[in-house]
Amino acid sequence: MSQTVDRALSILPLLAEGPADLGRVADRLGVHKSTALRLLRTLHEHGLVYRQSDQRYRLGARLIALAQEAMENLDIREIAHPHLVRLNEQCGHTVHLAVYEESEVLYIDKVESRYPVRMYSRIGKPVAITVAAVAKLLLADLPESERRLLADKLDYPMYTARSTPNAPAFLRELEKVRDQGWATDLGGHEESINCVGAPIRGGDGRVVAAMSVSAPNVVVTADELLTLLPLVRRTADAISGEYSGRTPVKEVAP
Amino acid sequence: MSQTVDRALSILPLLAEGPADLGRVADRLGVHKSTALRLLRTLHEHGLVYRQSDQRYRLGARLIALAQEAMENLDIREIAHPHLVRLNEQCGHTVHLAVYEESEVLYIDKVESRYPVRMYSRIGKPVAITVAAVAKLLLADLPESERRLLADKLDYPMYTARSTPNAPAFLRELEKVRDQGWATDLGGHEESINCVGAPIRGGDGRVVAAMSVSAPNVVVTADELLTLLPLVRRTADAISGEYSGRTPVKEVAP
DNA sequence: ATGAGCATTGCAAGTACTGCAACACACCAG
DNA sequence: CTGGTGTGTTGCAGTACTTGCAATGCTCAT
Repeated sequence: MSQTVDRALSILPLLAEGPADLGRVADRLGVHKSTALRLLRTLHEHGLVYRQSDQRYRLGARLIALAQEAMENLDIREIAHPHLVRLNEQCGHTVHLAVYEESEVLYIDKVESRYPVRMYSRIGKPVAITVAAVAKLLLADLPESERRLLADKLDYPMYTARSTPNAPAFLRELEKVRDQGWATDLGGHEESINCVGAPIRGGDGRVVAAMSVSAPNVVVTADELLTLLPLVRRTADAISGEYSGRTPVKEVAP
Repeated sequence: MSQTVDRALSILPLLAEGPADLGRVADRLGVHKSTALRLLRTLHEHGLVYRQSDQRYRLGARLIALAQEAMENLDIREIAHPHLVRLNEQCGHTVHLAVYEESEVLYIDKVESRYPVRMYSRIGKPVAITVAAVAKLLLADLPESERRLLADKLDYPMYTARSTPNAPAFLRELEKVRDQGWATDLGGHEESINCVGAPIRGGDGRVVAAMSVSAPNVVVTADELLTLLPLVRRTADAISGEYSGRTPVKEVAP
């Protein structure tokens, strides 16, 4: 809607691919170098881009700080976290929390017992939307029209032989998930990884988030993982209850 | 430099404080509501802000994804990480990695043994710049003039009785840190927490990052923590070596 | 029902953005 | 040391774009 801002913001995903110099940015934007320079300067003043020693631009630290605050404003994360930890303690597997926003599904929390360290590497990453259990749960709750529209728009990469192949199959799967109230991903993203997930609902019954437990084949078979389903659903329901109980609006002191 | 973009970007930190409606955004920006609306729309199209069900705006998920990619482009993090993990395994305490950028110090990695879960809650957060050991290390290496300028500009909140009280004291401390090649924070941020840190240097000797080990008083006394100093310095030096060894520039395939 | 409060849209005025071209600077080669 | 190519940077005039106003919708609470 606003040309100048639009151009400026287009720089960010461009720089996310890696550092770039002025000429490259101008080319990719399709504008004159001087224009790109002034946009970059403005972004720089706000700390969203950083100029490294070789004069090339890359994404800046303020962006990371902003994203941090953005996550902290998602109160579902705060409420869910202790439950995720408890679930992890009980079953020992990786636990995910994800939300849907603007045609994307994003992990916003993760508890992992075996590799306690690499966790940040996934938080914030978009989910494999056509196969992940949490994605199915979130999309299954969308209004009919929006769901069809999105399903048509998506790509269906065949990560494995068991990946969802196309839109009709995906829509069928979503129907199933919606009816049964839980979802799985059995080797649809990585051959040896299975997941089982359940939805978290707000006071009005709408799905506001989804959680899942993941484990590799070598640790537990898919069948064994499925025995955790009641536990997962209980956890999800507990989070739902707490979320709808407390009023989610935060008052700001005057 | 560009008024429109400047205004648009000013919305982001504003929304970081919490969701806001159109009127509030317009007021804070000092522009007409219709102007604010169009700026918000543009931000929305890029996924940087999200419109929640009550029509208020908050920071969007794309921001989190962008920050994720930004972090992955910081190659010092990648190189340092295994070293941080090893150090954590040896001493059992929390290990931090931080960088300096544009008058801010930011944690970009953290390994914590006791609470393996809460780690992301700090990564990306600006550091208490006047007291943290990593901050001292990073600022101590700034050019004289920049250091003085920054020291004057900073606030000196008294988190505890042992916090750095003012600019002169801070500058003296930085001198000391620079000379000795390591730094501590003994209860300067939280009464019962001590830290000891060491700098990570690039090939040209400049400090590119800093790391520290933190532990509460109740687990080890400050003196005991200081016995870890050689280990911390060895780890930092190992990272420095690996960082300067490999050429830090990444060539893009043509 | 009725009004208050909010978001939204069309439009005219004018400001601020754009692209050009000239300049400055660094780096490399001869 | 010097000329040349590749950068990034700045001043300027034209105009495309943004802006604020005022009027219109819309939703919710009374």
